[in-house]
Amino acid sequence: MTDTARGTSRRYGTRPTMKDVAARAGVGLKTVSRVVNGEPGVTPDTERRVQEAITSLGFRRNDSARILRKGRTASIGLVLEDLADPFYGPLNRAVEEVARRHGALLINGSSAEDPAREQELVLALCARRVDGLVIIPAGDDHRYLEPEITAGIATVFVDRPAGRIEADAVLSDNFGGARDAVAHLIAHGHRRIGFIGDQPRIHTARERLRGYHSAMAAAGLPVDDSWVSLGSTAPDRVRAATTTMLDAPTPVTAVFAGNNRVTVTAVRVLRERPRPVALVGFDDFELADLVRPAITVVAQDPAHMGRTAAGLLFRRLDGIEDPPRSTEIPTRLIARGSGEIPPSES
Amino acid sequence: MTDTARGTSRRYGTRPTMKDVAARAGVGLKTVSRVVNGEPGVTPDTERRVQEAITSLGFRRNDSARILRKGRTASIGLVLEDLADPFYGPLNRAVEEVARRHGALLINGSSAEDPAREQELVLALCARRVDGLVIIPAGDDHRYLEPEITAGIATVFVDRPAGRIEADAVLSDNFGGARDAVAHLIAHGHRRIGFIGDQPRIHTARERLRGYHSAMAAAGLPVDDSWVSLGSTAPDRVRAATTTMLDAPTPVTAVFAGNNRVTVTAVRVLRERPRPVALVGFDDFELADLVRPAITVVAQDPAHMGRTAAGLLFRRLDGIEDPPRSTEIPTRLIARGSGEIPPSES
DNA sequence: CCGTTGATTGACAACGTTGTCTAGAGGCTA
DNA sequence: TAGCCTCTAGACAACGTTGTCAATCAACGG
Repeated sequence: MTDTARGTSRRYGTRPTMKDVAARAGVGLKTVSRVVNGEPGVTPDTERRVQEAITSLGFRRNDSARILRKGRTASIGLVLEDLADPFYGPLNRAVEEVARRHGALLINGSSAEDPAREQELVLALCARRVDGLVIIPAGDDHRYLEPEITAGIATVFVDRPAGRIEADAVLSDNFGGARDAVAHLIAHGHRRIGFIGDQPRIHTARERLRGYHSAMAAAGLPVDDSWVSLGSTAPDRVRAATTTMLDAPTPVTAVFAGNNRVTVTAVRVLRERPRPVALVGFDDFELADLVRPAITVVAQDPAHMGRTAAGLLFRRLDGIEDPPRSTEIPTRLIARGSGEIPPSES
Repeated sequence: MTDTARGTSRRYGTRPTMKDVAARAGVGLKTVSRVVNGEPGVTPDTERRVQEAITSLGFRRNDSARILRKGRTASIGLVLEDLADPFYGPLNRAVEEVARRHGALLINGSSAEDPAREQELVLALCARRVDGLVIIPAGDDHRYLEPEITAGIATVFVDRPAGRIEADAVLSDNFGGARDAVAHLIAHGHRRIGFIGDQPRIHTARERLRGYHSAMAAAGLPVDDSWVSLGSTAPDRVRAATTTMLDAPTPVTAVFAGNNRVTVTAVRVLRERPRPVALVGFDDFELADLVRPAITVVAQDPAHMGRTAAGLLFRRLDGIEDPPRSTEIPTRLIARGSGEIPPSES
């Protein structure tokens, strides 16, 4: 009457096992296993009895035991930087979709751009014996993964390459995209162009910087040190950097923002300036077309990246043994107006 | 020479177990277990030998076996509608953060607003024996969860209540928020106000509709059938609905958009109209302040919801046995301009 | 009527870990 | 020195499932 009053007669917190089902149905353990897994070799009559016992006891197979026995967990891990960043939403979703089609569950977590936390999370996933890992790395040394990969955990890096180990990677064309963005500004008459990017330890930030320099050099334009600022994407930092390069002795007339968070802050800052300043951002974002002027961006395709990475992962899990390779996903310049603002006379 | 050439001498795809470590260190199985788990009762010398064996073999504890033995998985499941929806990003992140503080991993998946898929996902998580579940329900009948809850899986519903079972829930004040939104429009002179909402089978859509009617009734305003449209949030549907109510014989002069996706499409449609139309949207979104006119919204606090839900879940897991309760998170009207547009004469 | 075949079924070990219990070593007191 | 206590260490069972293998039985051909 105390804790068995919940409708069933089982003790609260205790679940029936196959043994209970077997006893209730008057059959052997293995027969229950066969029914639960839809294996052949069971008479319709026996199957019915077992099914009845299953439903009346509320039995649900314990996948922990199954996993232990079978060795495969039918789950993959996804480690990304921030679950709340809208850029990773479609990537996350795409990975989940592919996992689902392969009957696998997705375990994920945020590294918060902290290499130690990334490692902690990855190793926790390895201890769970996920079948594979999709990692957007925060750190730049992944040798700690070597024993895991040797032990058979398939691993694919996305957005940024692995550090100091050989592994599959799916990357955006950061260099080319940045070059296109800056070339677009140059084509509209700009000669003094600023670049505000993420921390230089992040691979994508370095590649985009390289693209910036490449485009400037290709046009024969000099680059003033004060036009380039790499660092945190916190609004304060970006605001300060933007203001500095707009108020410099040789002020920029256009800004290339190195990722979506930078772009958003840059839009706010530019909005407050007396004269219009051209802007191109890396990463597309919702409503970029509704802001006035509409924001010209270099769009990545995060869903495509996620699909590609997960696809590669499952090919590995199916036993394909090619050497690790790096896949590059193209970017696309979407001209919406903010990049076409001509330089205002200084 | 064929498959043992990866640096270590173990077979590829096979991992060392505690037994291997014990053999290598010349100690018993249980001693290894003690070292791995930091339990007392091991001399420093023995511990050193075991540690050495662990690192040289690349041993990593198999949590599947541990889970099977201990009964607790140290993981919780999160089922939401769409991992890519920016509204759920901060909620997801907040749940993860709380889980992390409790040493638990997060397994998650999208229901795609499909009740069958929700159930499939939830039951898969139960089979994994997650300790608890945070569910943003797609369906309206959760009796299938009863045996699981009885068996001890803590469950908290977020954003929408559970259907046909008693369970904890964390909800926004959808009714109050909607009422405030519509009252705001009324206060700025509007008498013919349209409501474009989500599918009526979704609880939040119904609550917001109720808020709409309540505000209209409180102001003594009649509501024409053609002013209310519930259905899919697909852009085409929303576009058609908006256009219809703006071109009706008694056209609306203001629109209340029932959620973030509706708002975005509504902004695009209104932008194309010759005369300005007032707009208030449910859900805040990034850049709402940068669009012109800036969008007035009723903001929910998804991170707060996630934190609250996860906190409640872990309290349950700590053994608190109060009866299920429903927590309401307040909403906040953020006036930015689009709601203050006066009605244009018709 | 008997041996053979095929289908159905269950006993048992194993997956890798942790909880329980006992053995043994060593130190202390009487 | 006997007796007792503490501390370290390991043997063993158990968690719930699945793979292997052997047993049983009905049907069938000769």
